Amino acid sequence: MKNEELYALLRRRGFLWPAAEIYGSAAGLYDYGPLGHALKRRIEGAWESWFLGLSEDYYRIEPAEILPEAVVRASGHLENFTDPEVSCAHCHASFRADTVLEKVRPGGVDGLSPSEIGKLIEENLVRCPNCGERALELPRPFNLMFGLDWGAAGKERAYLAPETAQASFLAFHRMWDVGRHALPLGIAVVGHAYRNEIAPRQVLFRMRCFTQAELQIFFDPTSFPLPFESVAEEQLPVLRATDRANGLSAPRTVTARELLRDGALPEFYVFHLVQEFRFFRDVLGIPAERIRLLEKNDAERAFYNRLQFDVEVSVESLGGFREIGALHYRGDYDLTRHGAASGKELAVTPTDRPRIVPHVLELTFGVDRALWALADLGLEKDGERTLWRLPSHLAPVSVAVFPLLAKPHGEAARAVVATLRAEGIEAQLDDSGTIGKRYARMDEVGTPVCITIDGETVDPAHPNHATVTVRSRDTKAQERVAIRALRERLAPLGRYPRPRVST
RNA sequence: GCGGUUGUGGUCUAGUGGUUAGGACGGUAGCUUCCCAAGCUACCUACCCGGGUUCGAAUCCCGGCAACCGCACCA
Repeated sequence: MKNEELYALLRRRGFLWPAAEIYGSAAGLYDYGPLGHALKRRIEGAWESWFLGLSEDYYRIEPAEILPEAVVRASGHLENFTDPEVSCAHCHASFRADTVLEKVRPGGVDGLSPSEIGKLIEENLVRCPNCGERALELPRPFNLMFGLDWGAAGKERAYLAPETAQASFLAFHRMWDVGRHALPLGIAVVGHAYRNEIAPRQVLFRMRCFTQAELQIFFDPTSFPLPFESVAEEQLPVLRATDRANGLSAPRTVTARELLRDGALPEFYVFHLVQEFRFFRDVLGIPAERIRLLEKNDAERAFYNRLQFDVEVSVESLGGFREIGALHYRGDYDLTRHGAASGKELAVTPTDRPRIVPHVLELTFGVDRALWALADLGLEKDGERTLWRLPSHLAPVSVAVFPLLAKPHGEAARAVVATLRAEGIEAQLDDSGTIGKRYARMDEVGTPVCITIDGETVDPAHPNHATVTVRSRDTKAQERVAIRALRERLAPLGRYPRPRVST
């Protein structure tokens, strides 16, 4: 399905829409409607269930989403997010000022104000690298963080968090204090990240406010006990940096065990690569052949990462593999940086172990992007009808209940809905339009099961009394089931898969 | 941020200076003993925003906003 067609469908069914629409919308901001919110919560729940299921010592916290300036200075975001940019008035190309000035000023432009840089460009008669004209405009600061006036005087600054990870690093010392002084310790955050994108694009893929789910695992690199054998034979679709250097673009399928062979990837890293892969395949239900584990090379990797694989999913509406998640080995960069900048001792002494600044393994996941990918991969058009093959544990509506005829069967249908909801099963009534239309509507939003109440259900004399028709989304198969058996039958639909981990 | 294209009910669209702004799908209510978008009736909902030109603008011009494509960017 095309990008726009997919977006139109999601808008029409109330999954999401542009924010501030009555004022002409705001690019890069979206509101989730009832179904979208429900689906997003299911995805977040599935993520939490899976990754917190990896260990009893992984915990979710809910940090503030505003960071004082000192935090982003220490993390490197202040510096790295404010590249001065220059544009050419003649050809309209734009460049980073330090690139343009490289020849005349090899030291770079760190610490110079935009007007000082502009002066340098003028004094040195710098020409546009693209068209060669001397038409470079005044540089302007280019900052991807949203700055905030902080406090009444407004002299101090704070920033909307550009990633959720920082909050976990800030929380580490507290988590250590309240925990049982053992590594590994995991801190999970599902929250918003804010970036002032210059050109938000492709709906949920480049947003100014988006949801990240991240697990930061703090561990001792000399001792990270894991049941590696339990994942050793998993087949992973990987594209190594060395393969790409040799011109390969398709992933190779290799076992986790084979990935260890050249010694570049430690066991703990590959173990979690498997868990990421299984989450995408088994929990999100994305076909293995649409998943690619792409290793970033030295140039592409963020400066703080020692190892980085992106989990990419091939998304038809966006023309190929796109990053949905990633596995970052950040070493001790973050705790060392924050320890030095804050003056707070962030090294710890686990019981019976030497003192250490823990290393960090970061598992990051873009919830909005995943939602889009699920819609893209799951929605199938069959003539006029649309079917969303969504794993049942992610479906915003688990069960729809239809009275075949609104009046004579409505009361019984409402009773079934009430019973299911009391059991915690996400059930919804639909008594409008014809039965076929109702099936079609539910297929479109991925409801895995529909229940129909008919004359036989409500006829005490009929052998089928107190039974209903249960119809499955994917097979269209119908089956007569006793109302009292529905609970046992339907409760598993909403259950999140969990990893099998034995330590 | 730059260039190109575009902007009509919820969706897809007809309309190129004067239209009751039309259709299809959809939604709502009703009829039809109705298990896969059936049929019939009625109803609902639109010219992205702001200026300008003109007797008159959905239509032409300018600006803004938004979307799509390409470039740049994506720590």
